[in-house]
Amino acid sequence: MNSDKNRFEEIGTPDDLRLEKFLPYRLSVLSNRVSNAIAQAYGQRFELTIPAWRVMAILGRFPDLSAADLVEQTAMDKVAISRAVSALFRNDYITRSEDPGDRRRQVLNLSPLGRDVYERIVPLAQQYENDLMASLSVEERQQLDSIIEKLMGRAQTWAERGLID
Amino acid sequence: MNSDKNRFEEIGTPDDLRLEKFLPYRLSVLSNRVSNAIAQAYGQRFELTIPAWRVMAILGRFPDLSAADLVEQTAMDKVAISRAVSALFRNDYITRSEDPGDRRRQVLNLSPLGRDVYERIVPLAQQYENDLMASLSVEERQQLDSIIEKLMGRAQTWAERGLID
DNA sequence: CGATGGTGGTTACAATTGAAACCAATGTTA
DNA sequence: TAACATTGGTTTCAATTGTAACCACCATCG
Repeated sequence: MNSDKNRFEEIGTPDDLRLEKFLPYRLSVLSNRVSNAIAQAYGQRFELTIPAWRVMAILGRFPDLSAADLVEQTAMDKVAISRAVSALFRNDYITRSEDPGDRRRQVLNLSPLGRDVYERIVPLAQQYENDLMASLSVEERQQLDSIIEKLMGRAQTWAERGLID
Repeated sequence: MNSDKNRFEEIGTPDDLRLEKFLPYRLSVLSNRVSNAIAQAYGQRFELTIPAWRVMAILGRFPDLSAADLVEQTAMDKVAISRAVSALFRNDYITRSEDPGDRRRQVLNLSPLGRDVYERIVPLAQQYENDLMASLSVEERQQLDSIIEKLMGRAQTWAERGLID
């Protein structure tokens, strides 16, 4: 984009921090790029936000869940789920029915319309993922899988046991 | 946490989408966990948001940049930079001086206080990164590096050339 | 010059998000 | 069964973020 690479003069000490090499930063940029592209695809075609789509993705596989179950499955928080569920309900993508055993709880399911949309989104989602994965070799895909698990585990313990120091 | 793994009954067709295996989802969860932990660490100690910290990280290495230069270096947008810069200026972490050659432009630098904070944050940031990286082998770190580059490239083209289809 | 278009940066406003308070129903204890 | 704590879910309010409009300055071209 710009051939004048030395416009910026670097100073700084040996143990300086190179943002462009800093893993948390890179993860954030990558994740945002990917999510934004996909959010746009879903949003354009089906009036769906990412949280709403996640809820549908879970309900498509696991019927009869409550909002609390969704929280457990998605790593999203209560409020986000509640809002996504309301929006989906407004669009007639899901049904809410009362749990006779516990009148606080509502049992959620895809409606026929919702299932229809679900079945059209799944291939779209897979297409995006395939397109991403196509830039990696088979070994790299496995590597990535296991690396993500490890990093996730480490970051998880940060959240649980408080931060370093 | 919960030994009753079969509370949820999976239905679904062969080519169903498993959210927990879906790369965009996993990236997003991972990135959020990492960022949140770090944001909290910075925020607690130095009243710094992530965007503000990014600006400092760049200015620490490259003095005399303008806001536009920061946009170029950080992949953040104009407005985010503008806000981060204002906040940093309010806290006396950076200085703004007028560019005599172009009176729209302001030349930014860390103040002595800012540099002081910068020098205390860099090790903290590195500590987080090291802690993450410690869960990976040396080969895995290289693999991750190159995988991220590839994925980034792919996602980049989505943004540039419009979406798939 | 004077008009026109581009650039650096900020402001305004709407949409999204998060934290905490909240309500209703259930469970628990005495 | 009265009191209290817990759980499912929603609402409220403030903080964060994104988009577009905007102002001031600079550059170009007639």
